[in-house]
Amino acid sequence: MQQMTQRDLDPMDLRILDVLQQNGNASAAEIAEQVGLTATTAWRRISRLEEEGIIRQRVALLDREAVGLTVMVFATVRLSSQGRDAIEKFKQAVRKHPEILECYTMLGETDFLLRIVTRDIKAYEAFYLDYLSRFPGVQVVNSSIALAPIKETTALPLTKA
Amino acid sequence: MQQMTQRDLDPMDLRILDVLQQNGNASAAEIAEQVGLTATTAWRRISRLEEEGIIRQRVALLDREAVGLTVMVFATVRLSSQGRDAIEKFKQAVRKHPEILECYTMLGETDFLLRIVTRDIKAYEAFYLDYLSRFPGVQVVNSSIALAPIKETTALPLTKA
DNA sequence: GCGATCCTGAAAGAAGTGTTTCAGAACCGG
DNA sequence: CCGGTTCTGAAACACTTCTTTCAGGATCGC
Repeated sequence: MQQMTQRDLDPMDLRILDVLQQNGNASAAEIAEQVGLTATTAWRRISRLEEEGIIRQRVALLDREAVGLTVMVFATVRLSSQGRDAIEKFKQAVRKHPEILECYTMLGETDFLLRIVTRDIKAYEAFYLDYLSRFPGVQVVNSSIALAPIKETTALPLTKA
Repeated sequence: MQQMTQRDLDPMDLRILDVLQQNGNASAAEIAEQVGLTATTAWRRISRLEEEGIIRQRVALLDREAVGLTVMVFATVRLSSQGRDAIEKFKQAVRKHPEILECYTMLGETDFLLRIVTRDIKAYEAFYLDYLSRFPGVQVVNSSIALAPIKETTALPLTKA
């Protein structure tokens, strides 16, 4: 997370990143072997990618159901047409609540899209009534429950197919 | 990814998982120190959480913009009312395309929600025209572009606030 | 209250880790 | 061509890693 200069990643960098997207714990030596580099060179490239912030973070992904979070909701939010002030307060509220995993400003008929995760439907109801619907500036909320995931990955498409 | 028996995670497990959600590279010793356990015990718990599949995967998260993927779209899809056969083919098509990161069956007015990532808007247009709109059974697609992320995390809420 | 089981944690070890160093190869501008 | 810079990769390093072992403590059923 250092420089914002848009560097061009060569195909080798992309292959390294692709390995790391699948296995965040892969060691330099392991990656070197998979992409066909020497261990030192691979290591140097990896640290560079880290320094530049192209590799943002390494995380463990958990099984949502296994930790008891059975409900996942996508909610669209429309704010009432007020000053920018309300928007900033809305964002702060969003960031404060851990059950909101993601929130994006949207282009189109709705202002925001949120991905929310809770223990069960009762918990979502409570979250909706007590918090979300009362967030600063909120006018309309439209909640849709996500059922079975058909696909669910964090790996970005890096191969220029 | 071994047993599906819903085990009860005690507070200590949750704290371990929380550390790993933030830093997927944390070693057993490091975690032990952070949660207040002995290294051996922490290690044993971590391997158990891995065996049980509660820790699904360790990955590196990349900076989407930095790798040149500037466009992110949420698309809702409605299938034409056909047999289950079309649905299965639709799912296969979804899984085959790396620009689709996520896809969920939805409860409500739309059948599926997809998160799609592409190099630029032209690339999305191409993907939409050449593939998505032609996926088996697709009747209506509604694409909304996501702008600035207000919040973006993979960390599930584990503390029972 | 006792035996058997389970859980704990210190110690030990081999294997692997990231990182630096250094000599040589490759490359480039002029 | 030739001087200087950059890139490469083997070797070495100290350190950390995961993992097993083992003895002692705790726990449980009966």
